[in-house]
Amino acid sequence: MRERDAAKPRRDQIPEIVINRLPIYARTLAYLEEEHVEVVSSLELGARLRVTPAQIRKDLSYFGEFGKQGTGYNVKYLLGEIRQILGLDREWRMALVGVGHLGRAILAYRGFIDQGFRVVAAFDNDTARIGSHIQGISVRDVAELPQVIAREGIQIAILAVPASEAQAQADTLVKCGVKAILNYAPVNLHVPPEVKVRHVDPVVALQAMTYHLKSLPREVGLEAGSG
Amino acid sequence: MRERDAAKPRRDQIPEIVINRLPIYARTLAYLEEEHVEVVSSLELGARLRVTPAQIRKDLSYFGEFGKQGTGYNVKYLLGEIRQILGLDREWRMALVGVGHLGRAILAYRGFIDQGFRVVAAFDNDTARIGSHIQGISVRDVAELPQVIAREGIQIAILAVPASEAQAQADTLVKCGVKAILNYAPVNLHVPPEVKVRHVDPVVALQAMTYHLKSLPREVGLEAGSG
DNA sequence: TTCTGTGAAAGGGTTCACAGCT
DNA sequence: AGCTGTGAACCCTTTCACAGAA
Repeated sequence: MRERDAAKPRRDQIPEIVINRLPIYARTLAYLEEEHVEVVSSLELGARLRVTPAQIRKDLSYFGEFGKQGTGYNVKYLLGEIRQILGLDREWRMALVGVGHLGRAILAYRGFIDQGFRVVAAFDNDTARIGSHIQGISVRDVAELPQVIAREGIQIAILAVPASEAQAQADTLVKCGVKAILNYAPVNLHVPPEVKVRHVDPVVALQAMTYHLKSLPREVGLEAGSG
Repeated sequence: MRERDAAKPRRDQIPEIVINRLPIYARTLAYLEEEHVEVVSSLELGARLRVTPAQIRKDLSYFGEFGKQGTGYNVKYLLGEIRQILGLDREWRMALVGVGHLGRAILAYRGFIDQGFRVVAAFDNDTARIGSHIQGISVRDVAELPQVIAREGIQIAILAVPASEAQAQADTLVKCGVKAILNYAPVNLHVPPEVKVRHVDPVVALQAMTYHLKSLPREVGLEAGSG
């Protein structure tokens, strides 16, 4: 566990908030690449993302020096570097727990596999669902979680079970060695510190927005179609 | 709409980050209510949410004094207050734009209506979909957005269109007077400052987690089933 | 005694501003 | 001239710690 060389204490401990922005940078760089843009400055990238150029430069400086003074960043190169930093230069195999409406929608979702996240096993505790096949994946009993996760070397799980079952299933996943959980259940999971959890909760997002709407005058008409 | 009494400049301008935590508090209080817990201290609530008691007290203090010293917070009362602050004491009517796989899953999702968010109109620009009925809602041409949004007094829209179309549809929504957009498309939307946008992006969440996984030793076995 | 509400202190994150490279 | 990389300043958020109410 070596730390802080004499010269540069870079990569010492990178703020989580910086990590969370990298995927956004990567996504935008990928679009720029599609648009055949070869070089982008922090100013241009910032304008596209609505963040300050300084923030982009500072964020990237945690990981290295990827730009050219007077020029900017080579899109293809920077994208490759960020993808490597995030560990996106490989395919990740995931387990899905919970195959209700939501779980089935997740299995059908193209966005995951397009970005290198493949659901390779699905689990449920409802005997009516166990044994069925969805999107080419067979639904197994959650009792088989330990064996399958170990055999497949799965490190990421998607939780799509009812709120009341989420913590228990998360406990099982942690015990099986899963190190990252994408949680669709509307509850705060308790996991050991080395296990990462992210929530997907559209309702919470809506509820934070209505705070701002409630004080607004109720929009009724479109007073002037100035467009 | 009275503001700032002589004594306390409270409610001056509340940090967005505080607003974003309120829905989590509300959700947890709702669970406590279901469990017939009548009073909760900031310490207990904090333990449940994995946040410090001080943060909870400070957050709530932006809006008023809801607790009793020596006792804590009355669950039912505090929940009611937070719901009122967030504007959750009413039903919100929403428009859905984009009725592909994702849009259909959203229409089928129970979580929205359970929390008072009702999709009352759905739109698409694909003639093959227009006119069809999904979950009892008829799919209309996006060209009808202005009329329907004005007639129904809709302030919130859900965007579930391909990334390439998201900005254009967002522009239309803004022009129609929509003040909040829940964006499922993997792009950064540009909207005027009075319009609120939240992103739902499970892939970005996964990509931030893989950063931490990539440095981990690849979990292979379950060396000791200590459970 | 217990626990809230809150100024003050501490801690982090963002932005500034500029040296230095192209 | 143009733009990066980065200390320093600034600002925002969290935590501390305690007066005061129940």
